[in-house]
Amino acid sequence: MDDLDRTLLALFTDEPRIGVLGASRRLGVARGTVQARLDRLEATGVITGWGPELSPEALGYPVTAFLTLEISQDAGHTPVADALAGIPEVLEVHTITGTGDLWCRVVSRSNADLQRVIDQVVGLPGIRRSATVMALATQVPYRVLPLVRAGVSAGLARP
Amino acid sequence: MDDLDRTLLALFTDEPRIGVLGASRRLGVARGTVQARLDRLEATGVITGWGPELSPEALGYPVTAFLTLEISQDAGHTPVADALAGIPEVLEVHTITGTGDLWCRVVSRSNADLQRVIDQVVGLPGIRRSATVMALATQVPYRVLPLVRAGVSAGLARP
DNA sequence: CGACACGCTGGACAACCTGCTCAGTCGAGA
DNA sequence: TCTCGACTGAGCAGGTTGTCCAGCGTGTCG
Repeated sequence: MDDLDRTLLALFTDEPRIGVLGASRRLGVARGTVQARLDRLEATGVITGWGPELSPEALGYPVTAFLTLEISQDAGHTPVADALAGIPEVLEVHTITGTGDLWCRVVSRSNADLQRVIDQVVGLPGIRRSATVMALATQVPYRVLPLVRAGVSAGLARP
Repeated sequence: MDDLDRTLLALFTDEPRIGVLGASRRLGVARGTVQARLDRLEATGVITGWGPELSPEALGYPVTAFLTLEISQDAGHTPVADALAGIPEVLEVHTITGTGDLWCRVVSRSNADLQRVIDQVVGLPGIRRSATVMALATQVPYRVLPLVRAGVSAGLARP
């Protein structure tokens, strides 16, 4: 993870269509080098994919909410998480510290529709309580790139 | 957003490297059709990008936490959010309903390092209080595709 | 000091893909 | 019935990818 890697990541984030050859020309390095770097970044897990990024909003799900779930003592995290994974509107689930047990991000077609999604979630076996927080606006959209730039003089990706 | 669109999105999510021609062969449609569909999906905002997906973990930031921030009455949301955007470890910021004013996702190099990040956040002008919840494990990684599949008989992307 | 491993360079090649165009076909709607 | 939009199948030039190779400079290690 040196400067070239960082520049490559920034470049491909800005212009995903640039391609290996284009990047090599832009950065003034050999094509093989770019190819090797990208291969290594994928091999080390820094780049996890090249798939299309989808907008839930454009798909008709403009409402985002965060649910903090409390689960029954006798229910493990995993079966509940598996059940949550079966709900399409559940985009993300983490176990957390603090008052709740699970945190999840859900989306819905409207405020009214959010009720349906929440009902679906709390209706799952093993879920005891849920607290809902709605996201009103996105001030900073999800991003990772600043982290890459921040690592200029910091540690490597290899543990 | 018909069946072909949905299949295309699923296909390119599973195999991003397949390319337009490969997808057309796989699905048994003309290449021009695939190209037109992808163009339309990008134009309507369903596909927001093709950039590389980066793993904070592989970049050396394995710790994820969610901060709920309370800001001073006299401070607007925006200047605070702008300041937050200046911190690389802040990956995402939303305004929310409920007890807090802002919600953000942060990452850090270690549990100890999380303290540094939190200090940096709460040190920003306009931030009064913060509550931290740490993410322990990712039960369901962020995904949007199920939403696409769920929309089989539901509304369109066009408003 | 010398040998070695490693990464980068510049080049080459065939195979492939993309962007673009065009005429023809088909179904839905006016 | 006519028209429009979308899909098909085809073709073309140009660029790109995947994959080699030899050469070279640097840093490490014996």
